[in-house]
Amino acid sequence: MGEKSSEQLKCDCTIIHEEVIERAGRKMPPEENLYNLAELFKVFGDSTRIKIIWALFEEEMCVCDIAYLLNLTQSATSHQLRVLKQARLVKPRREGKNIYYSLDDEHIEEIFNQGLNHINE
Amino acid sequence: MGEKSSEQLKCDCTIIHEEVIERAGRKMPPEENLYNLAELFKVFGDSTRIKIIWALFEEEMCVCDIAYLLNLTQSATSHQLRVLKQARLVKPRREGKNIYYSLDDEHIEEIFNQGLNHINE
DNA sequence: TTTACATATGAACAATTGCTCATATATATT
DNA sequence: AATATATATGAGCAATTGTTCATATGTAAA
Repeated sequence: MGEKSSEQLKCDCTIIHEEVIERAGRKMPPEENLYNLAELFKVFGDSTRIKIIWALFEEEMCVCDIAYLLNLTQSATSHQLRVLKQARLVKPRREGKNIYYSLDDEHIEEIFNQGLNHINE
Repeated sequence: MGEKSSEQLKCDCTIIHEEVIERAGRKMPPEENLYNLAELFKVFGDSTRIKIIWALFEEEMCVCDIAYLLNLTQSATSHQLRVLKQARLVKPRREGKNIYYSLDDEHIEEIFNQGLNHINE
Protein backbone atom coordinates (compact mmCIF):
# COMPACT_ATOMS: atom_id res chain seq x y z
CA MET A 1 0.00 0.00 0.00
CA GLY A 2 1.08 3.54 -0.66
CA GLU A 3 2.96 2.48 -3.81
CA LYS A 4 2.20 4.25 -7.06
CA SER A 5 0.45 1.83 -9.38
CA SER A 6 1.83 3.52 -12.50
CA GLU A 7 5.42 2.69 -11.50
CA GLN A 8 7.36 -0.21 -12.88
CA LEU A 9 6.82 -3.32 -10.76
CA LYS A 10 9.69 -4.51 -8.63
CA CYS A 11 10.97 -8.03 -9.17
CA ASP A 12 12.01 -10.08 -6.18
CA CYS A 13 15.64 -9.39 -6.99
CA THR A 14 15.04 -5.67 -7.30
CA ILE A 15 13.87 -5.56 -3.71
CA ILE A 16 17.01 -7.42 -2.66
CA HIS A 17 19.24 -5.08 -4.69
CA GLU A 18 17.50 -1.91 -3.57
CA GLU A 19 20.65 -0.33 -2.13
CA VAL A 20 22.74 -0.83 -5.27
CA ILE A 21 19.96 0.52 -7.44
CA GLU A 22 19.48 3.59 -5.30
CA ARG A 23 23.20 4.32 -5.25
CA ALA A 24 23.45 3.97 -9.03
CA GLY A 25 20.48 6.30 -9.38
CA ARG A 26 22.18 8.96 -7.27
CA LYS A 27 25.40 8.81 -9.30
CA MET A 28 23.57 9.12 -12.63
CA PRO A 29 24.23 12.41 -14.47
CA PRO A 30 21.13 14.53 -15.12
CA GLU A 31 18.79 13.30 -17.83
CA GLU A 32 19.69 16.22 -20.08
CA ASN A 33 23.42 15.42 -20.06
CA LEU A 34 22.79 11.79 -20.93
CA TYR A 35 20.53 12.86 -23.78
CA ASN A 36 23.12 15.30 -25.12
CA LEU A 37 25.83 12.67 -24.88
CA ALA A 38 23.73 10.29 -26.95
CA GLU A 39 23.10 13.05 -29.49
CA LEU A 40 26.85 13.64 -29.80
CA PHE A 41 27.59 9.97 -30.38
CA LYS A 42 24.75 9.78 -32.87
CA VAL A 43 26.66 12.31 -34.96
CA PHE A 44 29.73 10.07 -34.84
CA GLY A 45 27.58 7.07 -35.68
CA ASP A 46 27.69 7.41 -39.45
CA SER A 47 30.61 6.36 -41.59
CA THR A 48 30.28 9.29 -43.98
CA ARG A 49 30.63 11.74 -41.12
CA ILE A 50 33.45 9.69 -39.60
CA LYS A 51 35.28 9.96 -42.93
CA ILE A 52 34.72 13.70 -43.16
CA ILE A 53 36.08 14.21 -39.67
CA TRP A 54 39.06 12.01 -40.41
CA ALA A 55 39.83 13.97 -43.55
CA LEU A 56 39.79 17.17 -41.52
CA PHE A 57 42.33 15.76 -39.08
CA GLU A 58 44.85 16.41 -41.85
CA GLU A 59 43.90 19.96 -42.74
CA GLU A 60 40.96 22.26 -43.37
CA MET A 61 39.19 21.52 -46.64
CA CYS A 62 36.50 23.09 -48.76
CA VAL A 63 33.28 21.26 -49.57
CA CYS A 64 34.19 20.15 -53.07
CA ASP A 65 37.56 18.81 -51.90
CA ILE A 66 35.87 16.67 -49.24
CA ALA A 67 33.32 15.48 -51.77
CA TYR A 68 36.03 14.54 -54.24
CA LEU A 69 38.24 12.82 -51.68
CA LEU A 70 35.42 10.73 -50.26
CA ASN A 71 33.58 10.21 -53.54
CA LEU A 72 30.39 11.88 -52.31
CA THR A 73 28.02 14.24 -54.07
CA GLN A 74 28.30 17.91 -53.23
CA SER A 75 24.82 17.82 -51.78
CA ALA A 76 25.41 14.87 -49.48
CA THR A 77 28.64 16.43 -48.27
CA SER A 78 26.95 19.73 -47.56
CA HIS A 79 24.09 18.07 -45.67
CA GLN A 80 26.51 16.15 -43.46
CA LEU A 81 28.66 19.19 -42.82
CA ARG A 82 25.57 20.90 -41.55
CA VAL A 83 25.00 18.11 -39.05
CA LEU A 84 28.62 18.35 -37.91
CA LYS A 85 28.40 22.11 -37.66
CA GLN A 86 25.23 21.96 -35.57
CA ALA A 87 27.01 19.59 -33.20
CA ARG A 88 29.83 22.15 -32.95
CA LEU A 89 32.33 19.66 -34.32
CA VAL A 90 33.38 21.65 -37.39
CA LYS A 91 33.41 25.35 -38.24
CA PRO A 92 33.29 27.09 -41.62
CA ARG A 93 35.56 29.81 -42.97
CA ARG A 94 34.62 31.64 -46.12
CA GLU A 95 37.25 32.52 -48.73
CA GLY A 96 35.76 33.82 -51.93
CA LYS A 97 33.46 31.24 -53.44
CA ASN A 98 34.79 28.47 -51.23
CA ILE A 99 33.93 27.59 -47.68
CA TYR A 100 36.66 25.82 -45.79
CA TYR A 101 35.69 23.55 -42.93
CA SER A 102 37.95 22.65 -40.04
CA LEU A 103 37.59 20.72 -36.78
CA ASP A 104 36.23 22.73 -33.89
CA ASP A 105 37.04 20.45 -30.96
CA GLU A 106 40.21 19.05 -29.45
CA HIS A 107 38.50 16.01 -27.89
CA ILE A 108 37.47 14.35 -31.12
CA GLU A 109 40.82 12.72 -31.83
CA GLU A 110 40.96 11.29 -28.31
CA ILE A 111 37.42 9.92 -28.59
CA PHE A 112 38.27 8.31 -31.94
CA ASN A 113 41.45 6.74 -30.62
CA GLN A 114 39.65 5.20 -27.65
CA GLY A 115 37.02 3.92 -30.04
CA LEU A 116 39.66 2.29 -32.22
CA ASN A 117 41.21 0.74 -29.12
CA HIS A 118 37.92 -0.99 -28.43
CA ILE A 119 37.60 -2.23 -32.00
CA ASN A 120 41.13 -3.55 -32.22
CA GLU A 121 40.94 -5.35 -28.89
CA MET B 1 41.02 12.20 -72.11
CA GLY B 2 41.89 9.01 -70.28
CA GLU B 3 39.85 10.07 -67.27
CA LYS B 4 37.17 7.71 -66.03
CA SER B 5 33.80 9.26 -66.70
CA SER B 6 32.22 7.58 -63.67
CA GLU B 7 34.53 9.44 -61.27
CA GLN B 8 33.50 12.52 -59.34
CA LEU B 9 34.35 15.68 -61.28
CA LYS B 10 37.14 17.84 -59.95
CA CYS B 11 36.34 21.44 -59.13
CA ASP B 12 38.86 24.12 -59.93
CA CYS B 13 39.88 24.26 -56.29
CA THR B 14 40.27 20.50 -56.09
CA ILE B 15 42.94 20.64 -58.78
CA ILE B 16 44.73 23.35 -56.81
CA HIS B 17 44.46 21.35 -53.57
CA GLU B 18 45.47 18.06 -55.12
CA GLU B 19 48.45 17.54 -52.83
CA VAL B 20 46.50 18.06 -49.61
CA ILE B 21 43.77 15.76 -50.78
CA GLU B 22 46.19 13.03 -51.76
CA ARG B 23 48.00 13.24 -48.43
CA ALA B 24 44.73 13.09 -46.49
CA GLY B 25 43.74 10.08 -48.57
CA ARG B 26 46.95 8.26 -47.68
CA LYS B 27 46.52 8.88 -43.94
CA MET B 28 42.93 7.64 -43.92
CA PRO B 29 42.44 4.36 -41.99
CA PRO B 30 41.08 1.47 -44.06
CA GLU B 31 37.43 1.65 -45.01
CA GLU B 32 36.58 -1.27 -42.73
CA ASN B 33 37.98 0.42 -39.62
CA LEU B 34 36.05 3.60 -40.30
CA TYR B 35 32.89 1.59 -40.78
CA ASN B 36 33.43 -0.30 -37.52
CA LEU B 37 34.14 2.92 -35.68
CA ALA B 38 30.85 4.37 -36.89
CA GLU B 39 29.06 1.19 -35.83
CA LEU B 40 30.52 1.50 -32.34
CA PHE B 41 29.42 5.11 -31.97
CA LYS B 42 26.01 4.20 -33.32
CA VAL B 43 25.62 1.95 -30.29
CA PHE B 44 26.46 4.87 -28.00
CA GLY B 45 24.07 7.08 -29.95
CA ASP B 46 20.92 6.21 -28.03
CA SER B 47 20.04 7.63 -24.64
CA THR B 48 18.55 4.38 -23.38
CA ARG B 49 21.78 2.54 -24.05
CA ILE B 50 23.80 5.42 -22.60
CA LYS B 51 21.75 5.13 -19.42
CA ILE B 52 22.23 1.38 -19.23
CA ILE B 53 25.98 1.75 -19.59
CA TRP B 54 26.07 4.48 -17.00
CA ALA B 55 24.14 2.34 -14.55
CA LEU B 56 26.68 -0.44 -15.05
CA PHE B 57 29.55 1.90 -14.20
CA GLU B 58 28.36 1.49 -10.61
CA GLU B 59 28.06 -2.27 -10.49
CA GLU B 60 26.81 -5.31 -12.39
CA MET B 61 23.02 -5.53 -12.51
CA CYS B 62 20.42 -8.01 -13.62
CA VAL B 63 17.90 -7.15 -16.32
CA CYS B 64 14.98 -6.39 -14.05
CA ASP B 65 17.11 -4.10 -11.88
CA ILE B 66 18.17 -2.09 -14.91
CA ALA B 67 14.59 -1.93 -16.13
CA TYR B 68 13.36 -0.76 -12.74
CA LEU B 69 16.11 1.83 -12.28
CA LEU B 70 15.62 3.35 -15.74
CA ASN B 71 11.87 2.89 -15.87
CA LEU B 72 11.98 0.69 -18.97
CA THR B 73 10.01 -2.41 -19.87
CA GLN B 74 11.75 -5.74 -19.47
CA SER B 75 11.52 -6.30 -23.19
CA ALA B 76 13.06 -2.99 -24.20
CA THR B 77 15.87 -3.51 -21.71
CA SER B 78 16.58 -6.97 -23.02
CA HIS B 79 16.60 -5.81 -26.63
CA GLN B 80 19.08 -3.04 -25.86
CA LEU B 81 21.30 -5.32 -23.81
CA ARG B 82 21.52 -7.54 -26.84
CA VAL B 83 22.78 -4.63 -28.93
CA LEU B 84 25.36 -3.80 -26.28
CA LYS B 85 26.41 -7.43 -26.02
CA GLN B 86 26.85 -7.74 -29.78
CA ALA B 87 29.08 -4.68 -29.70
CA ARG B 88 31.14 -6.39 -26.97
CA LEU B 89 30.38 -3.60 -24.53
CA VAL B 90 28.64 -5.71 -21.88
CA LYS B 91 28.82 -9.35 -20.89
CA PRO B 92 26.26 -11.57 -19.15
CA ARG B 93 26.71 -13.82 -16.13
CA ARG B 94 23.97 -16.26 -15.20
CA GLU B 95 23.04 -16.85 -11.55
CA GLY B 96 19.93 -18.94 -11.16
CA LYS B 97 17.01 -17.25 -12.85
CA ASN B 98 18.84 -13.94 -13.14
CA ILE B 99 21.36 -12.78 -15.69
CA TYR B 100 23.74 -10.14 -14.46
CA TYR B 101 25.27 -7.77 -16.98
CA SER B 102 28.54 -5.93 -16.51
CA LEU B 103 30.73 -3.69 -18.64
CA ASP B 104 33.19 -5.51 -20.87
CA ASP B 105 35.51 -2.69 -21.88
CA GLU B 106 37.83 -0.32 -20.04
CA HIS B 107 37.71 2.40 -22.71
CA ILE B 108 34.05 3.24 -22.35
CA GLU B 109 34.44 5.53 -19.37
CA GLU B 110 37.21 7.48 -21.10
CA ILE B 111 35.12 7.86 -24.25
CA PHE B 112 32.17 9.10 -22.21
CA ASN B 113 34.28 11.59 -20.28
CA GLN B 114 35.71 13.09 -23.47
CA GLY B 115 32.19 13.28 -24.85
CA LEU B 116 31.01 15.16 -21.78
CA ASN B 117 33.99 17.50 -22.10
CA HIS B 118 32.77 18.44 -25.55
CA ILE B 119 29.22 19.00 -24.37
CA ASN B 120 30.19 21.12 -21.38
CA GLU B 121 32.56 23.30 -23.37
C1' DT C 1 5.21 -32.24 -13.23
C1' DT C 2 3.01 -28.08 -12.62
C1' DT C 3 3.53 -23.23 -11.57
C1' DA C 4 5.96 -18.97 -11.16
C1' DC C 5 9.66 -16.01 -12.22
C1' DA C 6 13.47 -13.99 -15.22
C1' DT C 7 15.00 -13.29 -19.65
C1' DA C 8 15.02 -13.55 -24.81
C1' DT C 9 13.02 -12.96 -29.22
C1' DG C 10 10.06 -12.26 -33.44
C1' DA C 11 6.59 -9.40 -35.72
C1' DA C 12 4.67 -5.01 -36.42
C1' DC C 13 4.66 -0.09 -36.35
C1' DA C 14 5.91 4.79 -35.96
C1' DA C 15 9.71 7.70 -36.10
C1' DT C 16 14.15 8.96 -37.74
C1' DT C 17 17.89 9.08 -41.05
C1' DG C 18 20.88 9.70 -45.24
C1' DC C 19 20.64 10.09 -49.78
C1' DT C 20 19.18 12.17 -54.42
C1' DC C 21 17.16 15.61 -57.21
C1' DA C 22 15.92 20.14 -58.09
C1' DT C 23 16.58 24.64 -56.93
C1' DA C 24 18.09 28.69 -54.17
C1' DT C 25 21.80 31.68 -52.52
C1' DA C 26 26.30 33.80 -52.66
C1' DT C 27 30.47 35.19 -54.80
C1' DA C 28 33.58 36.02 -58.72
C1' DT C 29 34.41 36.84 -63.58
C1' DT C 30 33.38 38.64 -67.97
C1' DA D 1 24.07 42.85 -66.19
C1' DA D 2 24.94 38.09 -67.50
C1' DT D 3 27.30 33.84 -66.66
C1' DA D 4 29.85 30.44 -64.09
C1' DT D 5 31.31 28.41 -59.86
C1' DA D 6 30.73 26.91 -54.94
C1' DT D 7 27.69 25.93 -51.43
C1' DA D 8 23.11 25.40 -49.02
C1' DT D 9 18.57 23.68 -48.60
C1' DG D 10 13.81 21.66 -49.09
C1' DA D 11 10.98 17.77 -50.67
C1' DG D 12 10.63 13.02 -51.32
C1' DC D 13 11.93 8.27 -50.65
C1' DA D 14 14.01 3.90 -49.11
C1' DA D 15 16.26 2.03 -45.30
C1' DT D 16 17.11 1.68 -40.47
C1' DT D 17 15.83 2.00 -35.61
C1' DG D 18 13.54 1.67 -30.90
C1' DT D 19 9.59 0.43 -28.89
C1' DT D 20 5.51 -2.54 -27.72
C1' DC D 21 3.00 -6.78 -27.66
C1' DA D 22 2.77 -11.54 -27.64
C1' DT D 23 5.13 -15.56 -26.92
C1' DA D 24 9.12 -18.69 -26.31
C1' DT D 25 12.93 -20.34 -23.46
C1' DG D 26 15.28 -21.38 -19.26
C1' DT D 27 15.51 -21.96 -14.28
C1' DA D 28 13.73 -22.72 -9.58
C1' DA D 29 10.25 -23.90 -6.25
C1' DA D 30 6.14 -26.44 -4.88
